[in-house]
Amino acid sequence: MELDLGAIERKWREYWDNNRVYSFKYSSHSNLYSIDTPPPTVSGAMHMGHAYSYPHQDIIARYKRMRGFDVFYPFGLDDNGLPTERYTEKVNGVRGRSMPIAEFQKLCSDTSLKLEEEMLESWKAIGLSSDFQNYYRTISPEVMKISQTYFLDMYEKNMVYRNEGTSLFCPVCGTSISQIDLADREMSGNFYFIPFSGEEGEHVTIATTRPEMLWACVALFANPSDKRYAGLKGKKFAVPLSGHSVQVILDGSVDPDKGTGIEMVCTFGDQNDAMLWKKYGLPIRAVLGTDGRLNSVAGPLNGLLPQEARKEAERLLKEGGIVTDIRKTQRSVNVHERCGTPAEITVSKQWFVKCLDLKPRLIDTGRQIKWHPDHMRIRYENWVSNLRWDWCISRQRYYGIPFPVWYCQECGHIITADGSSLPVDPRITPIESCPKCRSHHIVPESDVMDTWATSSLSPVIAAEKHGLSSIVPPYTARFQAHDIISTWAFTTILRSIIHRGEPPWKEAFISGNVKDPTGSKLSKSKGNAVSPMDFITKYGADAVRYWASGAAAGEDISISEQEFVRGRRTVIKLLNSFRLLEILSGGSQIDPVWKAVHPVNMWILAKVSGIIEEVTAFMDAYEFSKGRSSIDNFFWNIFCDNYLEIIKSMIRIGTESGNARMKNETLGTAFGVFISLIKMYAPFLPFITEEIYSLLRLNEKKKSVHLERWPVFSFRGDSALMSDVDCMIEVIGSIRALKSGLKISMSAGIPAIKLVLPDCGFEQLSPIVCDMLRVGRIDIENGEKIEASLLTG
RNA sequence: GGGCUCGUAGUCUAGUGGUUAUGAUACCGCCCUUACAAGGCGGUGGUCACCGGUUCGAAUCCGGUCGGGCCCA
Repeated sequence: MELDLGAIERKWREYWDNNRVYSFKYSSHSNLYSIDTPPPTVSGAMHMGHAYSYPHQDIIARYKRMRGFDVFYPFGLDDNGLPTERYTEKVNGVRGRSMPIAEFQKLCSDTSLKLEEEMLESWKAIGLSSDFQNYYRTISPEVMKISQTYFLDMYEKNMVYRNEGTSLFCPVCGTSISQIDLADREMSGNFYFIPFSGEEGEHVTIATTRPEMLWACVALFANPSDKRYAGLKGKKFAVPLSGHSVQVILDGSVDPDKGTGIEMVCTFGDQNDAMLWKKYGLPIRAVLGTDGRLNSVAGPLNGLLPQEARKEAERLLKEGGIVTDIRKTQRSVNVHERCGTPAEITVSKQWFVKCLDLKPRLIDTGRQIKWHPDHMRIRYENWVSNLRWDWCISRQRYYGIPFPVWYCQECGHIITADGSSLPVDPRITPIESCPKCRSHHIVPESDVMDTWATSSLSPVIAAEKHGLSSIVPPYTARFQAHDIISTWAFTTILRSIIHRGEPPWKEAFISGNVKDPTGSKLSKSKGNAVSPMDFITKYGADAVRYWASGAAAGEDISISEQEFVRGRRTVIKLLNSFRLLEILSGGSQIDPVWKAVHPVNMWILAKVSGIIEEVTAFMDAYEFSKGRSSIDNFFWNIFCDNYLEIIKSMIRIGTESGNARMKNETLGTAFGVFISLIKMYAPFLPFITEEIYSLLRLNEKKKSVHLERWPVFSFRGDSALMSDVDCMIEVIGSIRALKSGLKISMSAGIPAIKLVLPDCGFEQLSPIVCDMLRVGRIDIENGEKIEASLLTG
């Protein structure tokens, strides 16, 4: 039998699209379940992390939809900013800074549009029930308008400011960056021991990893309690190679045990330098230019990149016999997350969003959100507590959302765009004159905004796109992975506090990471990255979702083929169990029966009722992995292995004995239970359940199983009868074990069996078991433990 | 170095104080039972990371150690 799962999935994908099965309809606020979804960055194809976390949100979305909620489940693509630029540069082998801006912007747009088509297909292939008809793009004019509007809102609220000060800078990307763009990387380097000579003949030796910063040295620092150096306070020392003179300052923050206990502070070697520089109002000796290279202040290092400059400084130190020791060292360095280049600190004019002042509110707002799991909130709080900079949002790049701002050259006034004129690109649209001093010397802001400055607005962007801005935010829930707590979750909460003064969502569901089979993080550089599309092709999207639904909120998951295998088997078995029901019913329409007389039917109804209640409780608590596992257990072990096997005999007996009532009740019960199963599996396995639903003969049918109502059914059953059937199941097990032990087929006949049985009402069910397992006669003996044996003689 | 988190058969996993530790996968044996061999039945396989404590009783609670992962210095 040929089974083309790929074709089935494609068919329903198109059907859902064409029939707008998931288009959002709003009825009332109390009925709304809204999801703030992550717009994937347009800088590569779908990866395993996506294939893991997106099904999580979709499973809940589908479940809530079946529970009768109006589920607002938007989709967007984050296609502006540096990630898109770098992708464009990589794909086309170009450098943005060496092209005319307009040409590069066009190339970015063309390149990302092409990738976006592919991305949309992938996200649909995994079976997302987002409203794709209305997806947004963060580079689009409508989003640009929103982003600029909210920038102006921050400006009016005095929550964003332009300031000349220290900021993080990436020499390779040639732009300022922010703390959220940093990643840590272990790097090996050298510790250089360099002696400084004092004016009065003293000598001290500092240890540094950055000898190229000697020219930027503005002071020497030691701890006031350090007897070696305390007496040197205020003394002047000459900086080797550079020759300029610096003073010794004492500060309690210096660790006497680090290096030689006395350190040089440069503008700027690291964040500590920046802190001490600010604290003591030290002069600035900027050695790094905006082109990412060292400048003339660095003398012989002029024109070199920081890495090259370090080598050259080392050569000069050795050549001059200055350096006294060089030791290998391993240290963690802040690098720019997008390109891996060590971040530098420079002084320049940038736009900053206030967040340091908001720390208490950020933490408090985080606590108003229910996090799944709760410990992810602690990560968020750690991040907020460790913030050291306001959020720099200006980027000296090209393909991003421009600031709606001009500057008057005469009076320094910052001219902001009128809200009605947005979106605006000040680089293209000029301003006639300064509204303050009437000067015509106006220059536009040429920087663009950080991409997070826009994606942090995803709740308002999605709402406006669907005309819902009066209804959401706040959203019911945010779904995202834990690696972007410090970026997307943080910036979204920050913006929500600034613009709305409330949390952006009531709940946050945080997915874990995907690891390779050995437990390592997946990454392109490790070469262990695999494409989810390969698994979708091989096992089907339902199977990939099955794998993804196997772990709870916050838990990491390994890629394990066995879970895909199990998922696909479940898909196939669902289809086959439907086929059996078709055969048993002779292809005629069967109306579900929810009230049974026969003990076996009552039993399965009671079982399914219990499972429905259990699964519903799990789903309501976002514990879909436990919910799925309950459904699995019921479907495989109770429904297929036992109930379906039993009813084959019941229907045969019903037919032969002319007991149409029992036969119809049995078929009706089986269909009712099966339909409940299909509905419960629908959020997990949307494709195969839709396929089966479409084949079911029902009186009333929606256009999709995903628009059906989640099963609600409560039935306990008569406890004596229930235990009789439980007993029957055990008897079946023991007879199967007996046959297995005798190495004979389950269909091979056995004339007579002796059955040891505790007191239970098994006898009325015994004809079914005899028919089912081809046993001629069962002789029952009373005993404690159920046991079947061959009756000889 | 700090924070968070995890450690249960070869692999993945359930199990937050109480019989003999759940299930899957892999493996072995039997069975082509007329929905499904992509199946069914049966079976092998675990000092619950380690040490100590609390308790009548610990995989579970507490403390420590070791190891993995993530985040941040």
